[in-house]
Amino acid sequence: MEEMPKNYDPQVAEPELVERWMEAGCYQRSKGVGDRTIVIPPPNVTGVLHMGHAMDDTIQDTLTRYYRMRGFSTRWILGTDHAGIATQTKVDKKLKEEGISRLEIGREKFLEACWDWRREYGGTIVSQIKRMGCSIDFEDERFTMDEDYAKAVRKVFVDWYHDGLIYRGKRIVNWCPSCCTAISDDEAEYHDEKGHLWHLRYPLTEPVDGIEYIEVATTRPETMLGDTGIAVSPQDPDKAKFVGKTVMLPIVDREIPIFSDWHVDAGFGTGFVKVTPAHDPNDYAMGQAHDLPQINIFDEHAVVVEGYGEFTGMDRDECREAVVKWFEEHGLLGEVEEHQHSVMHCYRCDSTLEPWLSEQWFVAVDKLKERAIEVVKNGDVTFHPARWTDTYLTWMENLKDWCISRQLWWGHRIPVFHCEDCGWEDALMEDTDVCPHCGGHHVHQEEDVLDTWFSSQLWTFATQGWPDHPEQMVGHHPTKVLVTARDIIALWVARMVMSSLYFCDEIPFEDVYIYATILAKDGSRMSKSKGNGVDPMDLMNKYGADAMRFNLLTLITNNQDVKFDANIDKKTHALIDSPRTEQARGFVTKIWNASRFVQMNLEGYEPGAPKAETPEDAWMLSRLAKMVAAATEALEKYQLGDYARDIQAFFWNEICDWYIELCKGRLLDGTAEERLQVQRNLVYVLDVALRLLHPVMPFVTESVWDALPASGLDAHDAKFLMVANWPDPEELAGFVNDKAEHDFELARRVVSVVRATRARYRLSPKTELDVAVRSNAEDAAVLESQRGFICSVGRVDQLALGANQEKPLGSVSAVDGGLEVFVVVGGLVDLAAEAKRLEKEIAKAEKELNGVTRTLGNPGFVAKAAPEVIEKKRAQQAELEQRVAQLKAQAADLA
RNA sequence: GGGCGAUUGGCGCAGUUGGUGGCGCAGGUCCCUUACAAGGACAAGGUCGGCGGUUCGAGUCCGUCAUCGCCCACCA
Repeated sequence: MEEMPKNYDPQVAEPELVERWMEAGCYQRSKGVGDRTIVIPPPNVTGVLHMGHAMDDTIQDTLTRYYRMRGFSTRWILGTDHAGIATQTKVDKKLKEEGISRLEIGREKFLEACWDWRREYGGTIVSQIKRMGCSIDFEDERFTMDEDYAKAVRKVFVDWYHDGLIYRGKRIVNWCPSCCTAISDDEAEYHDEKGHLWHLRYPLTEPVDGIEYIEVATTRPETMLGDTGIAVSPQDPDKAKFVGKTVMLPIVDREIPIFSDWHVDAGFGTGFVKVTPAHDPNDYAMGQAHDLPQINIFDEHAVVVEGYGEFTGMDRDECREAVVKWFEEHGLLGEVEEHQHSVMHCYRCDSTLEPWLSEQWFVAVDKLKERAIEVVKNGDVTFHPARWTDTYLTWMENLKDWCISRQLWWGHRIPVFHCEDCGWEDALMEDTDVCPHCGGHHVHQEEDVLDTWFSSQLWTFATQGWPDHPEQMVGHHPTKVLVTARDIIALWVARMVMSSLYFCDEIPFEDVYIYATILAKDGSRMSKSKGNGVDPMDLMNKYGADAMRFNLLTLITNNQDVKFDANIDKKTHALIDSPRTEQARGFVTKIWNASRFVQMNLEGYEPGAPKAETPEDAWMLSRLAKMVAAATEALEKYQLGDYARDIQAFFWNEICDWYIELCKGRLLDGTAEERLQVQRNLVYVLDVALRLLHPVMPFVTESVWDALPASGLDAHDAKFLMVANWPDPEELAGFVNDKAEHDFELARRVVSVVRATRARYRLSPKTELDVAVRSNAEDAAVLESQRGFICSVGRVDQLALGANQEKPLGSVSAVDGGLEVFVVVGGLVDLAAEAKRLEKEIAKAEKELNGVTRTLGNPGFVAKAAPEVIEKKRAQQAELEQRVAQLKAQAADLA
């Protein structure tokens, strides 16, 4: 067997392995019993990998690799999302740089440009995901604009249209004048901004009690052009006399009524609210209730429309200034207050959104949400961590109809056709030029496209053959788990549940795993504008994919946010370092080195069953069996952080620090049989550990496994570790041996005491020491059986054991778990220091003992506590009593 | 305004059904012991944000306050 290189280089090994795995077809659906399909939350085609993806994909790949090894039919379905607004914005920008306007070239040409763009950049994120080692079915990539997918989207629209779930209506929508499209409430972002509250005076048509004008307060004076009413609070007695009167709206000379409405808060502003039904959601509602006209003063670019004289043609900001100036010049401007308020912004281009009255398409959600609530309440769909259930349910219960039309070109065009001649309208699966009703040739399709979430809501089933090949879905839908970020629980998760229930009559996934948001080191959100984002590619290039993946999993706790400890160059935004990822790389190296050591000592090795020949073997195999059970359970419960942290501690602190060290004796000086058995044990332990580690660190484990011979677990049953079997907790259960673990602990304590004494007296690790241990006969027998271990690891020359051991001359002592350990340090004993140390230990033990005694002396405790707890306390008390006695005796001895 | 999360040694974090607290890093001492100094051994460091309550017993459950963060809603 070829010797493993001294150093492991992830930058070479990782890309190589990706190629080998893919060539061997390991990424495609694995055959197995039971199905665990996962669909990737489709990243935007415009995107590059960010830390959120890295976390998301690490979790999914860890689960996928685990499922595959467990023997489930496993497939991770890849795809990207066309991301309507995001893509259109980018293509627009690119064309603009080339001096081309979208409107000049028209819809067809623009869409071509989008497809070109997609072909050029869409592969970036896919290749980055590949670099991470994600075992995705790359040979079958889906895109939300693919022909099949588009058909599924169209069918959903057409069916819902015919089932009466889709309707058209005039609504106030959040309009982005820059993107020229409606933005859903969920896509809008609020920012607090400093603004003003302008008091404007509107003259009353007839004076009321000698008052000639009323004063309204507004943050948006420009919208006064569209005012059609004035509202006051019904709970405002001072204003009652104005109700029913009218004011003459300045500039436009429109007579508008004053009325009362519950929307108005008497305490805010002046108590008079200008009502602009076409430009404010609340005003719209009031307008409906009081039958006010809706006057739209802006066009789609938020420019004032015809009919407003000097104001026509101005944009929002110009108009605001001009209106304020006009009021000022006419003596109608009152107070101007500073006012902080939140303003909606487009989540893509950050423009201020304009509430705008327009014709839009909607999905009526009332019929959909009931079942979607039910399946979560009854546990068919389970959130992990469970607290997200409430987020989902709250959102669902407050759900309003969903505005699905977007005034974009890039996306799924709404398949509704109208006939200009006879007024016919229908949603169709096939395009048509001819009216099926009157035969006319003036048929037009809707210009708008669908909200991107409308198409991504079908993701679990439209990627799997629906609607034309339902047979492909059989056994693979519902999918096992959806792994995603919390901010799209409403946007995406909830809608997937609704549409899947409607069209497939089943849930889309059994589990929803919501991972923590990754924040920058200082706790702020990573964002492009701040330049504080960490690029996963930088992490992988510096530390390797395994290290990044492992670190990400260890970050997972019950927290909803995690701070990522990377230092970023302020100017270039390049990664300087990430200490925790570096630590994770240290673990990769540790795995490599431990394996290399074993591999270097395999001369004469023949595969064979592991066997507990020595106490340390029994201990190790028992611990291993428990680790297999724990790792399996953690992964099944989506406790990925525990899985990663526990397996690391096990590998490092137990396998490396103790077991391998303990095997060195037999390996280097043992008999041929001893050597062979210890080789078998080591290869086996390593093999199992590598299998447990593989899901999170696929590369280094595969590289090492490749270099190691078959263990007794099963003949290297597969070409690759990634398709080898997950260790079966049941099969290993036979190794569980609590007695062995206890006995080993006892010996380990003696060694620790010797080491501590050595450190205290600055004795070289090389000098062998004489040690005596006084204990009960049972423990003495246990220690006797581990004499070899204690002597070799503790560097002990003479080891005296027994119940009646005398304290040797020139020794210092320690008490640990009933054992009294005496270490001979010759003439070096520092009596004063030892006395002081013992005093401290006695005080500590007595304090503990007092606590326990007090508890046991409490009648309430003895009466009410669980028997096993009392039993435990009694044992503690006995042990502490013994400890105090022993320590006191030792102190007396010293004097 | 509503909801959620966080507050534990210098820093970053664990702590599952209540039984007096762990890990990693940094810092300290010692060791380049032939897998690994990207390592090993050892030691030190905390009245678990404040107050109140339930309980024999609270980091853990309840209430309340404070600070920080996130989400949702609203803000003429």
